[in-house]
Amino acid sequence: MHYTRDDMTGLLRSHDINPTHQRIEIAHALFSRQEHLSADQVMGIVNTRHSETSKATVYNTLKLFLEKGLVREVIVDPSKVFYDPNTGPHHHLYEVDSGKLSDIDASAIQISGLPQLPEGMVTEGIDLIVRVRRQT
Amino acid sequence: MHYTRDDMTGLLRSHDINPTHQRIEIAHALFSRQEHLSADQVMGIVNTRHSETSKATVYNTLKLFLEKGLVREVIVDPSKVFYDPNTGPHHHLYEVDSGKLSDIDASAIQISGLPQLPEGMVTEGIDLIVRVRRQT
DNA sequence: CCGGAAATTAGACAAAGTCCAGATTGCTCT
DNA sequence: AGAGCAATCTGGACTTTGTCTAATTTCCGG
Repeated sequence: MHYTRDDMTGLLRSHDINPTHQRIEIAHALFSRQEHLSADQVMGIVNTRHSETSKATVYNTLKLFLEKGLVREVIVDPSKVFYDPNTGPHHHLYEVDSGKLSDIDASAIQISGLPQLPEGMVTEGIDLIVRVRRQT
Repeated sequence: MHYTRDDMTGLLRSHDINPTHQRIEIAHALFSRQEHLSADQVMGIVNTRHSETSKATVYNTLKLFLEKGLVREVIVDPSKVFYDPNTGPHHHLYEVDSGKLSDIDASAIQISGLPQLPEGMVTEGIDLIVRVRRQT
């Protein structure tokens, strides 16, 4: 699939987000390559030629996307958060040495035996992370 | 179970760790309360009365414990790493709003359908995190 | 008691992320 | 077009977690 910046406008609107120039660029960075990016990487991509978007805006925008359900947060590395444009049900494979993060489709996976939740609690999400490393 | 500082000495020795004063204190902090603590919290506990252990030592020691398999690292919060004295097979329940982290025994849980690993890779661990929040 | 290895320390540093007050943008209404 | 207003964006200072280093202290075997 090939996403244009115009596609982003529609995508943002459909998620109730005012499509500003910066937001379109950030969304495009995430959705055009289907990768997991950190805030830093997003900033790097968006500001390749000349500086266009401030650090504060990148962080604010990613947080906004998260709230609006446009992206997902992936916490696997103690030092930085990754943002995932794939919001469908899936899990993650993390290569510890290289830091490479890839998706595992959830449809094949079954998790059973989860305990009852504490009173008045709702599940926000179930994260399954398979940590692998190159064999020594 | 009630852990004394002397118990810690044996525990450290059995994990091939030279039991120094600071290491005993840090191990005691983790094992006497069976909780998930961040490096910061460990430092707070160890240095309650008068400052006894430096920041560098706390971080070095926790990393050492991790390498030696005495504790486990739990990455659920984007801003800090937790250390878990329970190294048996188990998963985690994370209460997003309060930051409270608790164990889920792994024996009841079944995960099936995991894909083949890439060539030459070995699993280092499988983390299952159930994120919950107080119902609104 | 001496010498060296292991461990600890204070404090400077680095990186990720937050915060804020001021500047810009883009409406809408006239 | 211009004024008014809310939403957005910005630079930069700041905070927090964690790392690094060079100097000191502790611990032991001989």
